[in-house]
Amino acid sequence: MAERRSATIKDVAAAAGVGIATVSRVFSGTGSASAATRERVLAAARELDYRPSALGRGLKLRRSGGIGLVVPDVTDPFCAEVVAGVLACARTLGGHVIVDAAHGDPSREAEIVDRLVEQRVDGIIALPAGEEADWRAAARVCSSVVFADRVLPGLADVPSVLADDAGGVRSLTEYLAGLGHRRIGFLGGAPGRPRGVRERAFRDTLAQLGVPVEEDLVVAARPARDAAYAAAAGLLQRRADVTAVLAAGHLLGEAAVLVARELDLRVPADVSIAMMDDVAWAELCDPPLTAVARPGHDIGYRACELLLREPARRGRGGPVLLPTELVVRGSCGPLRSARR
Amino acid sequence: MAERRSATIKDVAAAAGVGIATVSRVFSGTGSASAATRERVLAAARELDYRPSALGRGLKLRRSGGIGLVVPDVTDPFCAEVVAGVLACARTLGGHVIVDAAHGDPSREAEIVDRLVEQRVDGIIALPAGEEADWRAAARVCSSVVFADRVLPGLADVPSVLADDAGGVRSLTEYLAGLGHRRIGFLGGAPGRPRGVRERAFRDTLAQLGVPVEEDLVVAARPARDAAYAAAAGLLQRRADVTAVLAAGHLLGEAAVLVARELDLRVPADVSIAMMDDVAWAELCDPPLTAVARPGHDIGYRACELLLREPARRGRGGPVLLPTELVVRGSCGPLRSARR
DNA sequence: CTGAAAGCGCTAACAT
DNA sequence: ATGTTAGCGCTTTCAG
Repeated sequence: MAERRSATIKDVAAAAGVGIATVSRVFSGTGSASAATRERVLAAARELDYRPSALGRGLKLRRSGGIGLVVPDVTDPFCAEVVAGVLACARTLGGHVIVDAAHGDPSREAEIVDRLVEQRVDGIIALPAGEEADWRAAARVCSSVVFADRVLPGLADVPSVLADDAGGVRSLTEYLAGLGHRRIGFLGGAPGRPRGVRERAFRDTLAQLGVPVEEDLVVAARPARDAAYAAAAGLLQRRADVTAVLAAGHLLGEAAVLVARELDLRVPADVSIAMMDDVAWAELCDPPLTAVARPGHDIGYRACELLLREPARRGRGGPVLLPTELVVRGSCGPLRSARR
Repeated sequence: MAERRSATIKDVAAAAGVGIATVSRVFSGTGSASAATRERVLAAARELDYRPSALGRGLKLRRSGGIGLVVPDVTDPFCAEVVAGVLACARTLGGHVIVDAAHGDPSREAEIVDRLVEQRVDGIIALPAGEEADWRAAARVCSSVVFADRVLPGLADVPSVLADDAGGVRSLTEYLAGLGHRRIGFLGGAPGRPRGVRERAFRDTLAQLGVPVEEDLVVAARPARDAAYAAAAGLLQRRADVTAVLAAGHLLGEAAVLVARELDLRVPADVSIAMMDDVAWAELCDPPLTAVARPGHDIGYRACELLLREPARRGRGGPVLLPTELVVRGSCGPLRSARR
């Protein structure tokens, strides 16, 4: 059983008694070929177990037919949704997807992009976390870049697909306020990060409702479990009078649930909890958590579509904004009385 | 601002006043080059913003330097862990990863593998779900295949990295039995699927413990939310006398929790629940769920290592078996009395 | 230490 | 409709 290297287009041509161009035509669908020839070619290919080399084709076409996808972390449920969306779209469009995770490290992100460029991907979809300068460079050297879920402040010209986070936070805030809550704690992302839109939406909505914003109730944490927990614990311990907590992400929500339990606070009797990101466990919690669902799958799908299918429409008219949905469950109740 | 196509090795050679072979040597690290020349080349490359084309290199080397990763579903928390592990390892080894999801569809899986072969990946890591024949063909045509987390019965010669599922189920079963439970419901995977090892471990352990196995308590479900729910509901309604449920996967565990709540069963007072897969929500549940942690990240990492780093040791001595860990929380209690 | 030259497998004119 | 040819960007002998 000889370890034969895989057959090339030349082998197939020879076996079928035709020129290599004909084989190429048959396989790329381009051009014409008589039914008879086509059959002979296909038969020869099958016989030889021939697979066209994407490397050869790519070199000639100067593009690989694949795209790069850069996320912070594939194990994050929301990121995973986005990845799934991209895969679904890429599949229908016939391209492959090179995925990598930057874990919030800008230098690592830059390195990933470098590698993707070397691979000659047709485009890059990113949930960016790194330096604007790096991405500016990437956008210049790479054929096309699309941001998903988040953007970089200084790169407004890069097309993007986002969830309407501001709208989501607004509906959550209004919901909580409508229940009578006035001292609402806000667990947000790290300062300076794009998460800023969430915090701004919180403040704005409260202002519109005529509820004064207490700076003490607005806290920020790095997007990591420990930081989220520390932030939630700090808030709930420092201000025993908060009657509701709005967590701006599922990690923060998780932290809030854990801290509330640790502090023996009943939910929602003692404190109401609501969060952004309607992840799977929201329904498994006791009580199930009220949350705002963000269309991760759609974001990924649309971003991929934007990249591969509508290079023309890209960037026209600012970011694509996808709606969120408030899912009311049992974790929020009407204001009763201060905890102490 | 002209839209210039990216610089090639030729451009760099010209700019640096050297031959293309020298540029190649400098960039691939191979061969020798005087410090001075090296500097000139690097400077020219930087000036031209040159990125070596993986396509050119790949064509010459007849391999892309990347690997393919085929999973059932990237949004599954366990799969996501495996993906993360593969990415981590591939990164240290300098290769990229093409990821795709087959969603349990054999034909789709076969198509993905076809595409990966066309991309000339250096190897494929798969959590296989499809036909043995397809994978047999893949293993033949592709340089190398490694199975992760699960195997195909007829393909024992394909190297694999697995969690010690049998051991995990055994410890869970012993734990439950040790608590006094005798009528333990088993929620397992679809019949005929590799999940069979879990069910067998359950039966064996019970037998060893001298506890009779009631067929009626062992049910199987497709790995989907609705099927899992139906199975759990069926079991708990049909047999009001089960005092404990062992869910062989996190979807099944989720279903058990939901059904128990629906049926107003208190956990663990009325029914104890334990499951395989220590996913994030296990700790958020109320009560937190006792579970067996399976090392998804390690499985991915080791599989990748096996593929890229130890082509020699592959397959030697059967599957690599990674240990699991029983994480006891509050969802299981001592046997008290029948529910009715 | 360095350059010239021969392809790797494929596509796209351009002939025929 | 089909064959011939010229590269795509790179690595790698083989000379010098």
